Amino acid sequence: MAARHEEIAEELRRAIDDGEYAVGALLPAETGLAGRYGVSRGTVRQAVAALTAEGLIGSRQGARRVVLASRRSQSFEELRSFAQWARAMGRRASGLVVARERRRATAEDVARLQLRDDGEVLHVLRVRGLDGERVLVERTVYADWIAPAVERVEDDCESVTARLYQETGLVFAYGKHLIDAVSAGARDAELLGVRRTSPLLRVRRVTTTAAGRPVEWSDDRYRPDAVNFSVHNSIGSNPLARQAGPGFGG
Amino acid sequence: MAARHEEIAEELRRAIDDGEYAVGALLPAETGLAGRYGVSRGTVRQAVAALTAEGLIGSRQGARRVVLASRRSQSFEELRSFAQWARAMGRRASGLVVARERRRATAEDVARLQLRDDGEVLHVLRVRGLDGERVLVERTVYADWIAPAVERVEDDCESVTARLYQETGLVFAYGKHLIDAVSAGARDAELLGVRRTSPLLRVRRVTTTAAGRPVEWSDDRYRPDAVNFSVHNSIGSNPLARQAGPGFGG
DNA sequence: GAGTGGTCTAGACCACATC
DNA sequence: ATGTGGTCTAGACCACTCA
Repeated sequence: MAARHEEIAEELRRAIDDGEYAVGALLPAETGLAGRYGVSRGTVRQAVAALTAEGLIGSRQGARRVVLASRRSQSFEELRSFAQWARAMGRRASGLVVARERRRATAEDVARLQLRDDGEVLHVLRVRGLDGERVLVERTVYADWIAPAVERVEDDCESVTARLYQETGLVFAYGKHLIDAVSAGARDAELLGVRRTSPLLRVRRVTTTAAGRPVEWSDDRYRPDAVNFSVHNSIGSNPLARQAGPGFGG
Repeated sequence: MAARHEEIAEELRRAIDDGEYAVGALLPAETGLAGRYGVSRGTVRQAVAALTAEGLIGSRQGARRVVLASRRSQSFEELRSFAQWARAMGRRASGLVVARERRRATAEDVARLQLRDDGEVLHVLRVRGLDGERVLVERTVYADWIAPAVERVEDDCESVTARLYQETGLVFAYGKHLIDAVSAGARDAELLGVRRTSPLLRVRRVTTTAAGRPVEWSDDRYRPDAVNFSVHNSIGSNPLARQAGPGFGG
């Protein structure tokens, strides 16, 4: 059972999506919402804080809250899992392992995955598609302790996330994403069916468990005509940070 | 005077940056922090909620909060203003207007800037540099009501944001950012000093006032070797959304 | 000046993690 | 069993917006 404040947040998102509160319109006052849902003002504030963080609504002291956007941001699971994202959009995800091998962990691997020693890591190169069209090349490095479970996953598995959860109960909880652009290399071009040197949107990411333990890091290259990313910002919440120079070290 | 919960959040960020709480370490319990700072538990929760939203710490019911990262995300002003961002990094920003002209608003402009009629908008093409190196081409369209103030800004103004604030009191409050990659066109290549067709990181954004009124929209193209973007995500907060296909309409 | 959001308190109960 | 974070309440005061 979801918490009451989550139910209220979900209810408000739905109302905004349905145009019940149009973009630019004012939301009811906190006390009004508290009365309508039969909860205290604090609970209503928890709900609207979530929508504010998502960039859906804005607030200023003394004035009613304003609806800023109607597009609802995706759940973390949908961002983390390519397959779940595709399903949520009503499209079919595919995936194919092109290469998979164990290698000695480099100093970089040890740092990013917070490994104790310089043992082995598992490298996996995957191509992923949307409705049969290839859109993403994924180069992932898994920590040693999860590698055996990853090796048991079939090569054409649609959702590695779902598989790992079934197998090990592992839940991905946090992620850091670093975004830039690169030229398609020979391998990228071949795997994605684009010309060499055509621009690709690159996302380098680290995913960790709820306890903060790194599970994997990955270099993902998207066809920019097929996929892009969006972020909402406000004075109160600013998830997007600009960085100068090569910056995957932090 | 900042609110007490903001002071506490700032204090905790500093402590994390200074390594007082290392990455992977546990934060003190809420009741402990409440006692130390002489506030109620609710106030402490407001403070740690901010750090959680920034991706600095993670939490799980029943367990102490974990420090996930030490890099603090930038303020909204630093994202919004190229000049303020550069200054915060100890680098020098420059800017130069290459072209500026009024044009009839297209249907696209009317939609994005929520204009009433199809009057005029102001197009500005700027090149921006870091320490003298050109890193960004900005193509901005300003709403008619702000255009006069923008036209009064000098061509080599370092911070347009600061200028507009001085002139009009205008504060940028919200932004939506859409990120993908493009090939450098002839104009881009010339202005940035890169080869034609080299990959550029593109950010299309809309900025609005605190009341939700759109001020400008812009197509910014960064040299990916000079600048990139980072985002922190978690199960509880997911600012980054992946989108399929061309998607600047929402 | 009335309404609204921002802040803070003091206390309560629950679910979950850890030992 | 104990400690911890997650949730919720009821009330208070202040700062700000807007008519």
